[in-house]
Order: sequence, then structure tokens, then C-alpha cells
Amino acid sequence: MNTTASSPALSTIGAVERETGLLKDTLRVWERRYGFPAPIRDEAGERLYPRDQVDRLRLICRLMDQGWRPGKLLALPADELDALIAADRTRRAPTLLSGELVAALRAHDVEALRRGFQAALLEKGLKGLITDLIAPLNVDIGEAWLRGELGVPDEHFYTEQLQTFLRGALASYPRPGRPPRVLLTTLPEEEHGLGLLMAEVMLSAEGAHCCSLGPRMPVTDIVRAAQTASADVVALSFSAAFPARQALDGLRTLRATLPPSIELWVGGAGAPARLREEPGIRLMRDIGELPDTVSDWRSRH
Amino acid sequence: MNTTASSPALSTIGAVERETGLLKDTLRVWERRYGFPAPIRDEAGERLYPRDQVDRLRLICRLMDQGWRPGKLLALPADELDALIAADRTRRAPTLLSGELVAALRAHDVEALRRGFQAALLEKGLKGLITDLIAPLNVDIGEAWLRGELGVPDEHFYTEQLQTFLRGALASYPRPGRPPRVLLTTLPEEEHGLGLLMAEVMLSAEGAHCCSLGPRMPVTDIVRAAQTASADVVALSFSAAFPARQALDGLRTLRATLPPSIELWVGGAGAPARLREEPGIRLMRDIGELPDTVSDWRSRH
DNA sequence: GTCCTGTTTTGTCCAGGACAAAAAGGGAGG
DNA sequence: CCTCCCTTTTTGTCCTGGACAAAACAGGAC
Repeated sequence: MNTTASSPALSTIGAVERETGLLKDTLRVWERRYGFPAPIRDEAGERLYPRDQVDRLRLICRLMDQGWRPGKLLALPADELDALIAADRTRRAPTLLSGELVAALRAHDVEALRRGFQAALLEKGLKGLITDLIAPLNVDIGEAWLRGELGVPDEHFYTEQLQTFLRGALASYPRPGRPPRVLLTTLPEEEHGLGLLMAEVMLSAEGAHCCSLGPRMPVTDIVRAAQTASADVVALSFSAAFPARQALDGLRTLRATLPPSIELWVGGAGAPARLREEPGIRLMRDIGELPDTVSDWRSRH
Repeated sequence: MNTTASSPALSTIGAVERETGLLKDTLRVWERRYGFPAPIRDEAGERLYPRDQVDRLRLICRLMDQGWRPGKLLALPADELDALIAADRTRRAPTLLSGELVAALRAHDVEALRRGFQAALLEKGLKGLITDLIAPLNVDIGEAWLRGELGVPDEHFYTEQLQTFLRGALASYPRPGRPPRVLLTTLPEEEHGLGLLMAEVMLSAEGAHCCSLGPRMPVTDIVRAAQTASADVVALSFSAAFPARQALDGLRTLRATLPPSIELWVGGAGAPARLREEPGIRLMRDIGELPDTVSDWRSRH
């Protein structure tokens, strides 16, 4: 087992920030308040975080994503933390994720995954593939990751293969599409582009004209791009971890800046539910609603 | 009045950090030492950066990427800075970037771009497309962006379309490949995946077996993944902006941790030149070297 | 030219205090 | 019982100004 020397045994506070996403200030204030993490110091008095503490920080981040509060977790001794992770692991039951698929992911078996996608495509068609297989699969994989059954590389590997598959489908679609012209992107703080890609495939399958800008687009630029591309609709996606408040603010600004004639469609697990009441914004709770929304748009034009 | 929107007239220091990549500490120390940026303060005494200062910071970052030193730039009055940018704009002449292509990018014309790629593919083949068109085009587009001829959305749009095109090619490749088995990824600090994708296409064109993990992979996980996927080669890519020192450190750690039987190939504009002398690491200055490197590997096995 | 060495520049880190935003808790009223 | 509103606690982010190490530069010797 290769527990030595990889991703250096001691990390500076900056490295830990980059690795865990926890700001330097947060790391320092946790240490002051809760006594954890407790990095050692170099000759100059600078913090050096041992790898096991960084690992534990990662566990803590996981549990926080599930609603635990830092105060509780940081006060906990290491073994109780492990117990919590273990408890959580048993609580969540895998639903769709078959043993074969997990095996394919863990072995990084390009072929097996491709075959799986391809088979589902033939059986259900492209839209069915996304709504019935990919969408629930993403949820399951996220949960399996939380349970610790899948590692970082497994998840990245899945994302890559899925992307290649979906983009392959996209590339072979007949172009150009017909209205509505849809501009797809995410706000600057949202870096996940997979939901966006799924939406693009669904829209293309409906024959819509798609123009994706990928993730991380400033509001000003979205507005400008929507105008130069003469888009009918701007579609945004939010992943689960996106802070609801930020989403709401960004969307309101965007809605206020965007010409009223351009519609604003929003989806993804992180799309704030409060959006229902927001005027001029169309919220989709499920990616399966996309085709109907397109038909609806067309009947109105 | 949108106080916390995505690109508001006033940004907090944290927002500026996320937007420009300059650390909070750096922003504060610049202010202390050079008197710029000079944000206003809210009632609580917290910095609020006006948009024009953030824009100027972005200009400064641009010039720094070209070798200017912050001390010079920050002491400069605004108009001289503009003059510098203008001078730079004239100095660099566009080489390959045709007027039509610029137009297609700015209009976000999906079709025109696709047709361009497709034509080049038919004429030169996949490898030729990448080495003769895409690789120099990337450089040109980067420079056009520096000159201010292309905006953020234009560049994102290009990236998206190119990705769809390349992945489409990838999806239609015969599988599985034959040895070497190559694992592709980037270090955690490197988020650009386009170079990686180009490499994957080149390798697939050579018939190699590729397994891409996408960007941002911790060293520990790279090693583990290379072993579980029984890779013969780990290939890493670095974009131009990557700090040379960090690259060198990461690569040395990786080389030391990776079993000696697994080769380490490195490429991209940000791959540090010093790597030449590094034992056990194969540096490619140009993506065109990839096929020869594969042949060489095969003749050795 | 290339290599080495001293100097300047530059980025990152520290401590410990402050405060605002978010979450939790606790009634009052539908 | 749930929902709304208010208070308290928790939590993250920002502040100052000092320190220092790494990188870039400049100058001199070979």
C-alpha cells in the first residue's frame, strides 16, 4: 500500500486551501476556536498540515455538505467522526448503481462504460438515456462518493467518459436547429458543466438551436452574448452544492439586465426552489421537463 | 440596487480574488505598497472594489503574464497603462486568425465554426487538424484575447465547440486501443482540459489505449489510478499560466511516487523547460511529437 | 556568451480582534 | 400541527501591520 510520499506528507496553509476549498482564514479560525486542525509549525512558525489532518478535513467537508455543522464535527474525536461516516454509509442504500457499473468505474474500464451507455441509447433513445439512466445515475454516483465507495479518480473518469459520449451524440446531430435559439451557461461560481451538457443534448434532440458557452460566465457577458447570438432563451444550470442565496441574487440581476423578450430557464439540483414565484424565470425541477418546455415555447411563438 | 450580484459595480475582496486569481493578501499588500488598487470602504471599513479598478487589475494581470513586473505596472498612472496595452496590441500581429474565423467566434456562429473544423479534418486528417490548425489557433486566440479583440464569451464558445468536435471524433474511434495504455490528467491546480483532450485525440489516432481523468487530479490519486488501470504511461498537460515552480515540484513528487516502470510524459505551453534534464520524465515541446513518442515506446516494448 | 553572487522585489504567512450573514432555537398565532 | 417572526448562537470573512522566504534581477568573474 502506497501511503508514503504521495501528495507531500506536509502541506502549507495555501496548499490546504487549494486542496479542500476551505479558506485560509477559516482554517486559522477553526484552529483557534475548536483546536482542530492542529498543524505543526516549521522553523519560521508557519503552519504545516500533516496529511492525515488534511484527510480528516476532507471527511469533515463531506459531512458538512450533508448538513452537519462544523462546530459539532470539529469538537468530535477522530474515532467518533469515523463512526459518523460509517453510520452515514449504511444509512444510504445504493439504488440504481449496479455492481457491474461500480466495478467498471473502479477499474477505469473505458469499454464497459461505453457499452453500457450505448446499450441504453439503443434501448431508450437519447432523451430516455438521459432522463432514465444518466440523471439518476449522477445522483447515485454522488451518493456513492459520499459513502466513500468511489474515489476522486473514479468520479472524474465517469465524468470524462460521459462527456465524450454525450458530445459524440451532439456532434452527430443534424444542424442547424430551429427555434428557439438557446444560450446555455452557468454563473461564474458554478464550475460544473455536466448538467449543462445534458441539457444541451436534450435540447438538440428537440431540434432546438443550441449555443453553449460552457460554465463560469459573468452576468454582463451572458447578457451581451445572448444579444449577439440573438438568443430566444438563456438556460442556466446549478449543481447541488451551489449556495441558494448567491443563485437567487445572480438570477435576479440577470433577469433585470436581460431584455424581457429573452426567456430565462433554470434547472439543476442547486436551483433554488423559491424561484417558483420569481417572475420571468422558468424553473425546471427535472431535466425531463425540458422537451415540454420547448414545445410550450414553440406553441407560444 | 444589487449589492451581492455576480458582476456588480462594487466587489468585496473575496469576489475580486475569485475573479482575478490574485490572493486577498496580494491585493492588500499592493494597496499598502503601491497605493493601487485603492478600494473604497463600506460602513464596516471593508474594502469595496469599483468595477473599473477590477478591470484595471485584469489588465495588469495580462501584462504580468507577458513578463512585466507588478512594481512597474502598479506605479504607472492609468493612461500609461492603457498606452502599454495599446503598444502591445500593435506589437503582436495576428498570424493565422482569419477575419472570417474571428467573425464566426464573435457572432457565436456554431455552424461556421463546425464547417471550418470539418473542412480541415477532411483536408488534413485528424492529426494534421490538431497540429496544423488547432494548436496554432489556440495560441492565436489566446493572443487575440490579450489584445482585447475577443471577449470571455467568445473564448468560452470556441472552447465548447472545439470540445464537442474533438470528443465527437473521439467517440467515433475504434476501440479498444492497443498498448501503450495512457492515463491522461493534470495536476490539481491546472483546470484547463483542452490540451489534454487534444493529446487524447492524438494518442487515439495512434491507436493507443487512452483513459482520461480530466483535469485537477491530486498526485496520490494519479498514482493509484495509474496502478488500477495498469497504465504504461501517465501523461500530464500544463497551460501557459501554470507556475513553473509548482509544476516542477508536483512532477518530482509524482515521479518519485510512481512505479519506475510507468513512464511520465509532459506537454503543454506551461511545461517547464528545465524538465529536459529531469530523469524519468519525457518532455514534449510540441504536441506533434506525440506520435513519434508513441512509436518510440512501442519499439522499446 | 555562461555561471555565480549579492540585492531588490514580490508573494505568502502570522496573530488576534471584529463583525455580519446564516442557522438554530423559541414562542405566538393561524 | 404547521408557519411566521424574533432572538441568540454559530460560523465565515475581513481587518491591521509586521515578518520573511522565494523569485527575479543586476553585476562581476570566468
